[in-house]
Amino acid sequence: MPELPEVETVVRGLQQTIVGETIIDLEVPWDKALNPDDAYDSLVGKTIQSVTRRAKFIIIKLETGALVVHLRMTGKLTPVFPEKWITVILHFQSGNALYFQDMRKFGRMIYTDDPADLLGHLGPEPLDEDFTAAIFLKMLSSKQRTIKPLLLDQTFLSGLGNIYVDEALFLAGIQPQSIASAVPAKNGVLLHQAIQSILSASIKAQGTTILNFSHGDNQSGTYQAALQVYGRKAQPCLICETPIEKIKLGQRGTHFCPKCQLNYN
DNA sequence: CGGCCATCCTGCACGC
DNA sequence: TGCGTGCAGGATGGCC
Repeated sequence: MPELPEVETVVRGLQQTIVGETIIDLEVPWDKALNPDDAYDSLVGKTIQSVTRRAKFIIIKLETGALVVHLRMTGKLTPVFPEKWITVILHFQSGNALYFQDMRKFGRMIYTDDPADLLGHLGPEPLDEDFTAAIFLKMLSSKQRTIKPLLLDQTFLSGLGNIYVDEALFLAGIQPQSIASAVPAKNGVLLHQAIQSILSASIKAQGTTILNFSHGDNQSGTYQAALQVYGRKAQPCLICETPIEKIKLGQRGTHFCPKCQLNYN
């Protein structure tokens, strides 16, 4: 389940493997992942200039335009031929290839002349220097929304997914059902700090790997060992030993400690 | 504005 | 053993 740290890990890998490659052909076994009619002429013959990340989007910049990729739940980009679930293949002049593998087929690739058109709706990057605690407090104070779905809203803050939101709210001592504007400044600052420290630590650990697939999973992260609440339903809280609760919130499985995390509303 | 729902997909865990 | 049911979830779009 790629979130920001997993996508960052993938991007760093691709920077080493596909920059400078020239696309000579395109195969699209699953045409919902990439519209081949739109993309073929835009991609073939072009050389990859750079690979960067914005939130959970991967931007593969070409001489003109870019291929913007979202892995969603189970997408992977790999130069190693995967046995199953291939949705798109980019063939390079060198003889190498890049495979888009996606078991659940939610992942998408879109060619665009200007990536900003596709990424303009995104909220701040949580690890950006400009994303300060003061700005975050102001953002929270203006929202009457439940805090967990708010943190998952990519237009509010970009890059967080279900796992890291649960983890960050635990570290900040805030129950996921809390109303954003009611969270005390002290806990808001803790939340800002928790988001940044969790993401940084997870990038260092090369992300979190919850599910292991038998095929081609050669880039597992190790951050799952550091998870405090996610996936720990009914297990003792690591601070107070109260059983971790799991509820449904905004259609998402949500884990929290009912004692260490307070409900503000 | 905010919340809720369905949708897209497949594999896997669970209960009977 | 095997079958059916439900769950997992990122993002979008529709509805109230």
